[in-house]
Amino acid sequence: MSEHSPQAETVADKIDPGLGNVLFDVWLVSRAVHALIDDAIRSSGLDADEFAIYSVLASGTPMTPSDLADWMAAPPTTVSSYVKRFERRGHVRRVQNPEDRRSYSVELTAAGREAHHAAGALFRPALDHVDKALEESAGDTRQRLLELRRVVDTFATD
Amino acid sequence: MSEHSPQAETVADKIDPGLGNVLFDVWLVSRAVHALIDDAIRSSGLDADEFAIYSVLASGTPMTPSDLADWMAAPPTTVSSYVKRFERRGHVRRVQNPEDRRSYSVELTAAGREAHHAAGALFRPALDHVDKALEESAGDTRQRLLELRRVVDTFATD
DNA sequence: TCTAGGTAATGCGATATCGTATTACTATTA
DNA sequence: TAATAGTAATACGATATCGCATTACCTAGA
Repeated sequence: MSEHSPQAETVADKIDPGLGNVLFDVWLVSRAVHALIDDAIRSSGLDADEFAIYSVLASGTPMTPSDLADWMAAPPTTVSSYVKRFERRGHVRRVQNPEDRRSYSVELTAAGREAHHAAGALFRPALDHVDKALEESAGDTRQRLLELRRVVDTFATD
Repeated sequence: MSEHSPQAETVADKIDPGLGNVLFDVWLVSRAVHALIDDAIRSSGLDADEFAIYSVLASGTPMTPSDLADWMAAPPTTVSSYVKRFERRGHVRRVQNPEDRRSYSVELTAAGREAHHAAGALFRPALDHVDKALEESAGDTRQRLLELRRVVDTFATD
C-alpha cells in the first residue's frame, strides 16, 4: 500500500475502506470539509466553526448560549468563549431576556452580518464545486445526513 | 422557540432546514457524532480524534506523520503533537525509514493496541445503536460520505 | 560535487477548547 | 415565604490546536 500508487489517488483511497463505519466515515469526511471551509474563507477572518455560528445567527433564529450549545453539540463553556470573542469583535450583541435574567439571546450586529456576508462570498465557490460534482446525489446526501443527525441526537438524549 | 416546544423535538429540528447545504450539514452532523463518540469512550482515556487515529494505526497500514496529516486533513504540526503525546503514553513507537532519514512511520505498541481495544469496546454500543436505527440506509449513507470525501479531496488538490 | 530548491518533521508561541467549580437566578415544595 | 433543588451562564486553569519559522535531509541541475 505504501510502496507505490497505481494512479492519481488520494490518501483516503489508500487507507480504509474496511475500517469504516458510519460514525468513523462522518468523522473523516468532516475533517476534510472543515479544512476545505477553513481554507476557503480564511481571508475573511472567520474559521469554519465561526462561519457556521454566524450563519445560524444570520438566519434570524434567536439563539441563547444554551441553544447554541445544544445545536452544535458543544459544551456551554465553549459557547461562552465564542460569544465573548464575537462580542469583542463587535460582531455580536447580547439581548437580555426579560423573563429570565440569567439568560440572553445572541444577535449579529451590522458588522457581524457584513463579516458573515464576506465569508459567505468566499464559501460559495467551494460549495458550488461540491454541489456540481455531486450532481443529483446532493439532495440524497443531505437527506442521509439529516437522518443521521436525528439518530445521533436520539442516542445522546436517551 | 424559547417560549414553548410543541413536541419532544431536538434542537436541530427547530433550526434549519433551509439554511442547510451539504457542507454545512456535514459540519453539523459531525459535531454531534464527535460529541457522541467523546462521551461514549471518555472513560478509556481517548477522545474521538485519538480513537480514530489509533484505529488506522491498528488497521496495520503503516503511516508516516505526513500520511496521517493528509488522511485526516490536519496540519503537520498538529500531527506532530499527536505523535509526541501518544509516544509519551507509550502507545506508539516511531520506526525509522531507512530510505529517508527525515521520515519515520508510526506504529501502535502493545499498550496502544490495548488502549484502542478498550475504547473500541465502549464505542461499539454507540455504533450498534446508530447502525440499527439507520437500518438499510446505513450502507447508502456510507456511500454518500465516501463520495463526498472524494469530491472534497478533488477540490483541495486542484 | 556543489548548489539551489523541495520536502519531512518539529520548536515555539498564540490562541482555542473544555472540564471543574462557582455565581446568579428561577421553580418547587411545604 | 423560606428552603431546596434545578438551570443559565461564566471564571479559571489545563491542555490542545495550529501558524510561522527553522532544522535536517533529499533531489536535480550544472
